Amino acid sequence: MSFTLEKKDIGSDARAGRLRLAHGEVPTPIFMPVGTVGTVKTVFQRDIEREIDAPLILGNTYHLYLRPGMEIIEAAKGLHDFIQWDRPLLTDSGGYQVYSLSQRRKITEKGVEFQSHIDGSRHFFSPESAIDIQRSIGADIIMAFDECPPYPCEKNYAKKSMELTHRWWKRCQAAFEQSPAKYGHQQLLAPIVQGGTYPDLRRASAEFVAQQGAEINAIGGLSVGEPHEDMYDMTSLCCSILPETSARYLMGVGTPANLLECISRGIDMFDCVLPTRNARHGMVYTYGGIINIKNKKWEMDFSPLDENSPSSYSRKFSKAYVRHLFSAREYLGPQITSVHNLAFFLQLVRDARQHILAGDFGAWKEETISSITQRL
RNA sequence: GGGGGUGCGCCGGAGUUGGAGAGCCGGGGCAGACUGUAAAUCUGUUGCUUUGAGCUGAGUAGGUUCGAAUCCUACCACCCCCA
Repeated sequence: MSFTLEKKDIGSDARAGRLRLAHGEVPTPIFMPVGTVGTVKTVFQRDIEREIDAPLILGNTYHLYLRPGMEIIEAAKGLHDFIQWDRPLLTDSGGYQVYSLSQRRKITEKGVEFQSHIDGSRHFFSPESAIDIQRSIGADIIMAFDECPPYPCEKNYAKKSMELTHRWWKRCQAAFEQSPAKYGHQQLLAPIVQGGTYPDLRRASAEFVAQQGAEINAIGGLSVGEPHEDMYDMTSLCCSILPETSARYLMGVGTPANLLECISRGIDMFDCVLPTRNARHGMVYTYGGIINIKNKKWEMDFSPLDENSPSSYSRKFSKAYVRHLFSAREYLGPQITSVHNLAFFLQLVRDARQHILAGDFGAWKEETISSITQRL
């Protein structure tokens, strides 16, 4: 259970590395598909392996706790067995739901009282319970319970929130050390840098996290609506402080261009709902640019969705057919585009890794960003 | 062949019993948004034009009236009944 730095880029802060986890190895930089409730929406586990080749996917503590609940997850002997996924898993702690369900929760020093978005019932999450639940889920990597503040955010609040996240980290760490793993494999716990878009707070938080000696350090609270430049500046700042010898995980990011920019700033791990959510809404990412497959102009285009895709579905099915599936609201449409987008994101980080190892990452990044951000 | 009924938006529905319609609801179409998933969702738009405004519009063509989607005549289309 460790992170190994394999190569540092010369012209940027990009790195190539390798995570060794209980269920396998993960080359970095890596993008992790999000599977909130025990499924990467619309995608078979088989396709995550064969068509997308993602080594690591996410689950969510808050959502899995509410449904199916820990009694069922434990009876299934953890999430790996329950969903039939034998590669590495990471669970988010529910910290993001502190942000996204802000209308339905109350934060105190002790923890967060949530009202379930499903039935309105009240539930209490603390750093200790978040760890306990994540022990029951059994992911290879588990996350600290944090508060993800909104943007914009008053500095005074951002500071108090950051300090609370730091105190909660200590409680998460203690709870983690005192609780054994439940399924015979080791888990890693990752702390999270907060601090909003305030450089001095980010610096303080990154310094705090840097001292914790974790194998993986996360950066949270970004990509919540702030300008891209702020996100990049905060990422650079955090990476300059977090230890080189640990993996750096930028939570919730991002677009393909965001990935490349943040890789060049020293990030090793990403997760984001964008490729899957946008896939369900008809947006298709390719090396040639972005396609809105619902647009009329694809109606009679019988060329493959993306002839260069790692996904066999994208090489086989035409744009006209996928557009038809979306027009008819057939489930197969979002299934094809979800596999496609994830395959593209994974190809993008594999290519980034190859160019870091080859030593020409900088030039490749610039060229790639200009082509992938075009609208087709 | 005779009798009755109904006709306006891309489609369906509501409404208009002579007094201001570019005009309600739903669907469809077209486009946009989406960043640790309350999202297979949400938003905008959907007669024409030279768009801070104007024009045309209630099956078609006439008529009555200060004023017609509404009343009258003819024709057309569709539906029902009789033969």
